[in-house]
Parts: sequence; structure tokens; C-alpha cells
Amino acid sequence: MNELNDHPEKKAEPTKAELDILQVLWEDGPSTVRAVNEKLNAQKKAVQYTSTLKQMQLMVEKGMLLRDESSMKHVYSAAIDEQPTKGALLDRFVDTMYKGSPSSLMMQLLGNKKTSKSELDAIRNLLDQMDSDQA
Amino acid sequence: MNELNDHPEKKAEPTKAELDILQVLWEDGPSTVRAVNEKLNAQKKAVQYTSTLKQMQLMVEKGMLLRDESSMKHVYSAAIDEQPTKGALLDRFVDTMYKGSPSSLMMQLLGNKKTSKSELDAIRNLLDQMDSDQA
DNA sequence: GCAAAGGTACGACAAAAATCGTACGTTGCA
DNA sequence: TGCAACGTACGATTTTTGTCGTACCTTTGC
Repeated sequence: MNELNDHPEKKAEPTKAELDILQVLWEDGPSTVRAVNEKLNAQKKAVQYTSTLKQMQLMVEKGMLLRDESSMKHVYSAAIDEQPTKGALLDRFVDTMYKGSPSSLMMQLLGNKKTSKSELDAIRNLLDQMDSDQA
Repeated sequence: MNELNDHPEKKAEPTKAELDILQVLWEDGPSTVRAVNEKLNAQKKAVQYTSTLKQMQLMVEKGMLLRDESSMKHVYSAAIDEQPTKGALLDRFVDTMYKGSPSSLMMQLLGNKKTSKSELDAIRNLLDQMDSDQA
């Protein structure tokens, strides 16, 4: 059995660079390497096409991406779902930084000057909604 | 000029291992390497004393820690403040994962099953308090 | 006085993550 | 038909992080 390719649906924590790629795929849906690479270069510091290619190939092996090779231009898509992945990342973040206390995180967030009024309202609505759901 | 030591108070983003050490110092205040190392080993996987030592020495060079060498047992303390540091980390996190939208993060957080009633109340209180401060 | 216990310094190494160059195959078209 | 543009494969390397062994100094108890 292949040492690398037998992680079909492991939850593997994406690294920073991997997350960047996943974000593009989550947002744009299945894409070619070139499309991903161009989007990355547009929003961050330049990176060679082959670097992105290699990265994405690695991610396929890790089971993070799927690849459709039916056409010459391979089309990649995210193999792991956005919400669960981000959720896990967030959980780890809260755990290590705020001892698992969401309200501590909130406190920090709200203290961090920049939180617009509309953001605050949105959050309040979320809370209200949770109440009604739960009641 | 020293290549390493001329970052007196740069905001350098701590890595994961560095953050672990900072957490201990933030919580316990100035400590010896041994104290830090023992605490780390208590809560995480074992790590050799010299590994922690080296790490902390590196952190001094990066300007992340301060060292009092007046006694043989050097006493280290955090050179960067807890709140601003965590705040910066949180900001980057929100930016890369939630396009800078705190309420998106909240949504995820609240969706993540485990958020106790008391946590929710604490968050609501935070919001109320912000309102009264701002009014 | 000296050995054991406990410190620091620091080079070397290992592991993980990221980047890139080069070889080579395919396609389209002048 | 042949060449330029565009693709993938993949080894090699660099960078960043993390870990450890060993040399050597200081203190302390006997």
C-alpha cells in the first residue's frame, strides 16, 4: 500500500500555504493550477507557477484535494469541507490561546478597536437567533 | 551590528512552540528555564530541558523575552505584552480565515457545538457593556 | 578538596514547509 | 511540420522550526 496515498479522508491540519490554496478552491470551486496561482499572486506575494503546482500535488497525496485528470489541464477541487476544517482550526486556536473560552476570544476581538457597528449588530442577532432556536 | 540582536522590540510573530513558552511566562511571571520546562512537560509531550533552554535563548535574541542573568539561574520574562500579541495573532487569524469579519468567526464558533450557556451569557454581557460604554 | 547536581553555551541535526529549475509531453497554428 | 505556448512530473534546495548531545562552568554538601 502506498505510504503517501492511503490518507483518503484524514483530517490533516492544513499549513498556512495549504490553507491559502484551499480558500481559493472553496471560493471559486474546482480550478486549474494556473487559476489558483494567479489568484494567489494577485492577493499575496508572487509565487512561481511550479511552486503552486507542487503544493497542490502534495495536497492531493495528503487527501486534501481531489484531481480530475481527464483533460490535460488537471482540475483540482477541495476534498475537505470548508466549515469543519475551519471549525477545527478555530477550536485549536481558542484552546491554545484562550483556554477554550470563546468569550475570552470575544473580549479580545471587541477590544481590538476595529469592530464595526454592523459587525456588532450581526453578532447580537446571532445570539438572539440561538436563543430562539434553543427555546 | 549584530545580525540577530538588533530586533530590540520588533513585533515578531511567535511560532507555536514560542507561544507555548510565552503562555507560561504570561501566566506565571518571570521564571527559570527549569520551571518553564517542567510546566510544559506537565501539559504537553515531554521535551528535553536543553530544547526549552535553546528555544528561550533564541527568543531572547529575537527580542521576545528578557533575561535576568544576575544570578546563575537566569530568570526569563516575556518582553512582549500578552494582549497586543494575542490581538495581532487573532487579527491575522480572522483576516485569513474569515476575511476580517468577526461575526463570521462568531457564527462558526457558535455553530461549533460546544458553547456553554454561561459562555453565551458572558458574550451577551460583553456586547451590552460595549453599548453602554459607547452611548 | 572534590564529586555530584544543576546551570548555561552552542554546534549539529532532524523534521516540516515552501520554493524553484529543469526535463519532458501535448496542443495549436503559421 | 515544426515551433512556441502551455501543461505536468519531480528532484533538489532553501528556509523555518524544533530537538538534542556534549562541553564546560558554578554551587553545595560531605
